[in-house]
Amino acid sequence: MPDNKAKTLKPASDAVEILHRRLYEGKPARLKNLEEARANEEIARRIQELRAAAALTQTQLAKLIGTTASVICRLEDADYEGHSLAMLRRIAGALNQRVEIRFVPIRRSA
Amino acid sequence: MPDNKAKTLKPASDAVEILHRRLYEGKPARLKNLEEARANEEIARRIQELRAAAALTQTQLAKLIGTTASVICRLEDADYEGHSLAMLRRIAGALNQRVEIRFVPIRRSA
DNA sequence: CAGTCTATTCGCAATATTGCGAAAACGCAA
DNA sequence: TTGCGTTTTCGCAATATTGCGAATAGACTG
Repeated sequence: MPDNKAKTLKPASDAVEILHRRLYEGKPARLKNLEEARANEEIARRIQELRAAAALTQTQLAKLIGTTASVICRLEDADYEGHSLAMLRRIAGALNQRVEIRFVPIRRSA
Repeated sequence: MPDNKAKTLKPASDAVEILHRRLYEGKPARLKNLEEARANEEIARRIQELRAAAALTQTQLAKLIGTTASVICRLEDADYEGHSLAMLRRIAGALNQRVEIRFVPIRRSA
């Protein structure tokens, strides 16, 4: 590690405090929510795309994964914020896909 | 961490993968569960990797996202199956990452 | 050895997501 | 217009995930 500062015991928690401050000062909650909202919107659209590509109705897809059409509709709603990994996997499975999850670094332009 | 197998890397898993593919070929349900289990394991490991790379303890990361260490520990447990998109995003956000979700086609049968 | 930091496990309450039916709205074609 | 299939919205129960403290175990140091 390039950090040559003496590793005293206390500074660690202070650093966390600072990080915490930076996290929420540099990146306002509303901006974070915006990005999340857009991500959810994309998921919803993708589900609809895949279902359409498979030529299935909401009811048909619902039956494939053992639920009802209203649930599928909710998933395809761009404003829905409750996407879970479990549900995405069920959808993907029925559509012959798999869900890939990646953590990618955010490049924060200085 | 009593479970040290998380530290083993991929090399040996290829053979295991082949064996499992032979055993479970034609049995989608079980294969699917296996893949899910492995995916969860990978997520858990990834979270731990990212946290370690950020030089944070579970308690520190927990505070960053407004929760407790036991929750982080649970997320890093390879056997945990309750990963949610919401939580992954909170973790990612605190670690300066974003969660990317992709649906990728499964090529069934080999 | 004691002391400290870290990680892990357990239990239960609080919150979030899903299940599911019903009704209404939409699109389209006869 | 009607009829039919599809989609959307709503409400609530059922299930799943999270919050959180407390207790335990492990690693490391003096």
